[in-house]
Amino acid sequence: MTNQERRDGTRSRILASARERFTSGGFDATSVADICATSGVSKGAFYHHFPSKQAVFVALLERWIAELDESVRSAAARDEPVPRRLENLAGLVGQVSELGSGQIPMFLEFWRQAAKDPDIWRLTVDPYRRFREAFAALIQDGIEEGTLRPVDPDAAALVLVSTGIGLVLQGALNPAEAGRPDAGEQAVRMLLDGLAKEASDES
Amino acid sequence: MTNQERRDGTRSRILASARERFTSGGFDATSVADICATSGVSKGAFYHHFPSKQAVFVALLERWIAELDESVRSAAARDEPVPRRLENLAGLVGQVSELGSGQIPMFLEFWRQAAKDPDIWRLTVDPYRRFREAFAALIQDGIEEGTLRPVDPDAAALVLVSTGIGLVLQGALNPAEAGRPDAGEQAVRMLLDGLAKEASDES
DNA sequence: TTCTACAGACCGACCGGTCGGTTTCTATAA
DNA sequence: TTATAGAAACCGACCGGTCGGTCTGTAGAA
Repeated sequence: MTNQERRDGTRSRILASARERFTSGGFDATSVADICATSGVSKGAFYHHFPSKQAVFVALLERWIAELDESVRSAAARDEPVPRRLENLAGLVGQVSELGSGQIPMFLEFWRQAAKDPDIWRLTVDPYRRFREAFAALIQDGIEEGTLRPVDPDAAALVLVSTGIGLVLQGALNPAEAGRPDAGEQAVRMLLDGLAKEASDES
Repeated sequence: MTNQERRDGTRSRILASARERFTSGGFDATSVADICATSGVSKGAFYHHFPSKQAVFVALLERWIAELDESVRSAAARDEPVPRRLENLAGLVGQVSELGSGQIPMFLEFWRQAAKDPDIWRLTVDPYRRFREAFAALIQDGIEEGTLRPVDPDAAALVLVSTGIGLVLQGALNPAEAGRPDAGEQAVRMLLDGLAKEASDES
């Protein structure tokens, strides 16, 4: 086994164990010794690969953001009318909830750390802003192509993203009741169709 | 000073300090010694009033839930058409974000603890279910009184609550960009009016 | 006097991180 | 092909410090 292979193997075992332990117990409650025991790696090896426990957390966060970015980009870029593209993005909610049901408490952990650590905060907020801007641009497109009403794109993007986040979190905390796989589509459809029976058009 | 007065004063000072510390640092990172120092209470007094650090957390959670319950009940009960009542409830989002901007990280903390502690989980999920059921009932009313389309009330309630949660959390994490005070109203209006320009009525 | 509310020294467990030493790989020259 | 020197990966005992919680006392209310 070459050094490179050893290195990669150890590193990814640390990352995998850390994710598992952070997810089930949280950042603070997980000790470096925990991670080492779970991954079959010595403490020395751990600190050989990462300068601190926090660095592992950051590595996990960056990977997660990269994956999410990729999913969103590929779901939003199709050459279809905007409402269809919004529905595609909505499907992502179910996908994220399902596929990574184990990593969503992690997401909560990210958020909580962001609330108190400026570095993590930047790491979290920057991609999130990109995310919201992408939605706003998409809505702007929809307005220009005539398939959406002339709403404020920023406000609409905020609402859409909020709904997505809320759905994912609810699915994570309470899978039995709130974890409908079609929740995202339902939500977008409600937003597109409106909930009121007829006109309430005056502002 | 009577014993009762002393007792109440000490207890509420502990609670206040604990909330402040949990909010800014999180549950795990806050030590009992922190809380004692901040509140000017000795460790003996702390453990005289609460059997554990977790017990303080639970007391805080229960109080928070009671307050929220009360707010929702009073906002939803007015004798008005359902869409108006939904808008009232939406106003609550801004209110919660503003008034308790300091206690929302606490809410995140509640949620994270709930994800790993079954007792906290029950405490969190039960009132939350009531909450969602209240929304569903409200929507059912709206359908019957003819002001709302015949949507699935449970799904609609899920979407509404999700949006509210998402907005509050975004406002908490990123007040500068996402913390519009009128976000809740915007969202409800979008849901009521629909976003698409015209019919996309086929399912 | 008796009891409640509090005070604060103390305890064992545990934690993140360090460090001196060992093993395993790899490049190079004989 | 083999010998060797150095680098990289890894090991785990150890350290200073912190934490949640206990326990023995004391001052003032009842």
